[in-house]
Amino acid sequence: MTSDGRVARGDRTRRAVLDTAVALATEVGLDGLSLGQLADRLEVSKSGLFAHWRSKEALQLATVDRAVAQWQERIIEPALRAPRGVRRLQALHEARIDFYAARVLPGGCFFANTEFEYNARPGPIRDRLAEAFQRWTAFLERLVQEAVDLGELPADLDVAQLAYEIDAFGISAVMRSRLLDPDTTYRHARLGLLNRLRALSPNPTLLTEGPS
Amino acid sequence: MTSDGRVARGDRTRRAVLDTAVALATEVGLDGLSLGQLADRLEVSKSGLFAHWRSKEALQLATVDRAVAQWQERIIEPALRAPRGVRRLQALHEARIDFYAARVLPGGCFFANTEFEYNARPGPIRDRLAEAFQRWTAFLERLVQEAVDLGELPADLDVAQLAYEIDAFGISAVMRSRLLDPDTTYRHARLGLLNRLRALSPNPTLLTEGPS
DNA sequence: AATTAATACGACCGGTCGGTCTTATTTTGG
DNA sequence: CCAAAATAAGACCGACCGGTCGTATTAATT
Repeated sequence: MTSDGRVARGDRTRRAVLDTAVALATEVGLDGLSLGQLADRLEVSKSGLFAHWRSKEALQLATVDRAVAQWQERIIEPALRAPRGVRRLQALHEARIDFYAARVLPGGCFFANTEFEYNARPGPIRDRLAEAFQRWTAFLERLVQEAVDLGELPADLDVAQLAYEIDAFGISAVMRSRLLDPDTTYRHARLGLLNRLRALSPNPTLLTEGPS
Repeated sequence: MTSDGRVARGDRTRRAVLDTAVALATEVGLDGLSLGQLADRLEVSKSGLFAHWRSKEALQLATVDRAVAQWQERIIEPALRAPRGVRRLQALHEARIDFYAARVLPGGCFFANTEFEYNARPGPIRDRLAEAFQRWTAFLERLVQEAVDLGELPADLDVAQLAYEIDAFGISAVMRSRLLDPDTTYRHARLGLLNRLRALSPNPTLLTEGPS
């Protein structure tokens, strides 16, 4: 790294390593991730990885952080370009399903896979995952609250409840898409939110049928 | 095994092994399941396991089957004691959440964990999981259809859509319960279905608030 | 009671894992 | 142009993995 503000060459390679690690961990698990295989795929030596991260766990934690950044870039930021309210909520849900449907990560969803992998393993990795999930939940609830504040959803709405249901539809989408017909699965995930918002919204014309 | 119909002693030990395997695999993953650790926990030798199953994969497949049987005994059969219709649907959902809340398996849900673990790994294990999940989905849809046939749900209801949402609430429950407050999570999972059924049912008095 | 059949055991095999260390190569600064 | 410092490489370590095999113990049969 350079001492001034420029992005050092090492930071680029560092991010390339972590992108590969995210993709690989999504397929074989964050625990099943082998440093030897990761090094092979990157065409570097295994000891080179230890020069950047002092242990496998350190690299795993950095991998979680990189996955958070990818989620931000690929799903949250596009959704924030939609106008506030139910349309932004719908845009977020659609962006997430599109992300799954596009098979950006061949292994499905890094967070879904990893959270189920570590839900019975206390430790730094699960703590980091829990932290990320809490932020995601808070973000979802904030978007629902905005729609309420705009009068697009009822004032007495149970905000956390709707946020729970939205996330549930997303989680189920990525799981079922591997076991049942993907198109049917994604349609259920989309319709789940659409029907719910239409039932709640005093102005259903805001909501579009197709992907945003 | 005996040649006649009696249950041999070996079948009992076989089931005991598989029960332990289900519990262990739910914690560390069906792939991460170590035959050495399993043998240690059972206080038998590792080679003894290979006398009953010719390979690790054979034992993993038997473990999936045993988990299916546990799900049948613990969740489906109790729910079938409730009267047909929306009350049976609700009973099934409650039994599932109770099963999670009781921490019967310390690792959470065998199927949720394992399906996310194998969703990017084609092979016999994923095939077996997919088969089990298809039967589960068909069963859920059958129960919804029964409620429609009884007139307790609208005749034009999208049966598969409601089944999708019910399962989504269950999946999310077991995942979030490890990362956020469990009681809040279970309440969201219960209310998700309850609100949905109340909005759909022409006879909401059938539905009870508390656990069945 | 003696022989046979079945069973359970633990040492052992090749391979892969995370991690270390010594060596060779490249880059940098004067 | 050379010395010094940083970097990458690959051999190597102990631990654990799935799986095998010869042996000792138990159970069943006559």
